[in-house]
This record gives sequence, C-alpha cells and structure tokens, in this order.
Amino acid sequence: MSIEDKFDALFKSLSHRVRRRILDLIKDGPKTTGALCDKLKELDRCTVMQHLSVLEKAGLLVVERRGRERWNHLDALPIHDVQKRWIGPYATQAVEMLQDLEALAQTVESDVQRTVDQPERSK
Amino acid sequence: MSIEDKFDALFKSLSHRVRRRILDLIKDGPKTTGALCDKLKELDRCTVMQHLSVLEKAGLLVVERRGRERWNHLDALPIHDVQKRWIGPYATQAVEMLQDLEALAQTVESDVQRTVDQPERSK
DNA sequence: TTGACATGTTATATTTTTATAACATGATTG
DNA sequence: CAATCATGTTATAAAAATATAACATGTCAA
Repeated sequence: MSIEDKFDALFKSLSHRVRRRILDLIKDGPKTTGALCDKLKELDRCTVMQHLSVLEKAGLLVVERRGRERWNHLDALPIHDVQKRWIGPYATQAVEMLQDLEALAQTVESDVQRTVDQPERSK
Repeated sequence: MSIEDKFDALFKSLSHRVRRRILDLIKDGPKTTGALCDKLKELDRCTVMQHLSVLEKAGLLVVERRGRERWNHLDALPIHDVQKRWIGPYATQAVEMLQDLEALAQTVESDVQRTVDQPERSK
C-alpha cells in the first residue's frame, strides 16, 4: 500500500459524518459494536459495521475480540501523519496568507493617510 | 451549510490524490486551469475542472477570472478548522497513547527486574 | 445442551463520484 | 473581423460508496 493509498484511505474515512461520530464515540475508550449500534439507531447494524471496516482499513480503528464481543479501539497515530504532511504545512500557508492580508491592510491604511496629507488632483 | 457538511466537503476534497496534487501545485502561487491540465496530462481537461469545482465547493480553492483565463488560488484557511476540531485533539490522543505505551513498557521492565531479584517458584 | 445473543458474511439496491465526450461561449490576436 | 485559444456547460458511461436484507457462526448462560 503506497503512501498515497494511505492518505486516500485516511481522508476518505474521515469524510463521512457517521465515521467521524464513531471516532468521537470511541475516543475516550473502546466500545463494542453493539454499544455503537445503540448510539447510531438511525442506521442498520450492517451499515455501522461497514463504516467500522472502513475505519479499520484506514488504520484508525483496531479490533480486539473478547468472547463473542468485538471491542473497537481508536488508534489515533495515523492522524499524526496527516498532521505532518497536510495540516501543518497548509496551516502555515494559511497564517502567511493572513500576514499578507495584514500587510496589505497597512499599505492601504498608509495610502489613505498619504492621500489625506497630499490630496491628488481630480482627473 | 452545517458544520458537518463543511467537514464532509473538506475531508472529501482531500480524499482524492489528484485533488491533493492540485493543492500542492497551487500552494506556492495561483495557476491557470490550462497550466494545471498541462501538469495532469493523464486526465481529461473536464475531469480536472470537476476536481477544481470540488475543491472550490470545499472552500480550499478560490477562482479569479482574468480575461479568458481562470486563475486558481489556494485558500488554506479552512484547513485551520480541520486542525482545531479533528487533528489537534486526536493528535493529543495519539501522544497519550504513546505515553501509556511507555508507562506499560516501564511496568513490564520493573516486573522483569523484580522477577530476577525474587524468582517465582515454578508451578 | 439449548436458546438467546453478539457478531460475521454474502448479495444487492441505491446513490454518489469520477471520467469523458460533444458542443458552446467569450476573449485575444493577427 | 475571423481564427484561435482558454474556459464553460450538459449529458452520459463507468466505478465506487452507502444502506439494507437474509442468512450464518460462535459464545454464553440458564
């Protein structure tokens, strides 16, 4: 599985609100599939299991089998890779954009000031 | 558009490798649609434009029209929201997991030490 | 050991996404 | 102003994701 495949799977798994909700549900501790289905009453159990398997393939969810129960654990480590490759660098970009905007605002401001000091002749 | 719709659109737009490649292409400055198509020769021009519109709907791409050209600018600001709601908190979780692992490793280590000091009788 | 229970598997219908084709428009340039 | 160029629009085919149904398996507990 290439690195691009990995990011495909990660972002795709985060792109559905039900799966994001599942992540929140197991964030503070593992839950059984049954417990998750109870919280997601609007969905068929099979649908929930499909979402779980999407999360598992992306590496965000790890399954521990205990008797007839399946405990779904969060593994947040892959999120680190997303942070390093995509979020961090682009967040930096966003900050630079804001700084550019500030600089632009100051330029405009001083332009206005100069115009007040030395009004241009009308054309 | 709800906040969930927004995250749906953001993660979905990041979940295709072609769109991530486009983001990288416009990261250091805007490019025309034509220039982007040149870099993505394996794809039909229409396909590229569809990807651009997905990015635009997610708010990651802003279009500036100049004559008959279309300049595609990156807007990285929405990435900030992703960072705040999804990456930051889950990265924290990941760090906690690593710390738990370390603690566990130390426990095991001292167990081993204790066992060496006071060997258990075989069963 | 038998019945209820939690989960797993396979198949399939529906919807959405991705890729392309064909045609259209409006700007630039000689 | 006519030809070319960059882009836009609409339609459609193909692939993938989502939701559900029907049936299967292994576990626990009385």
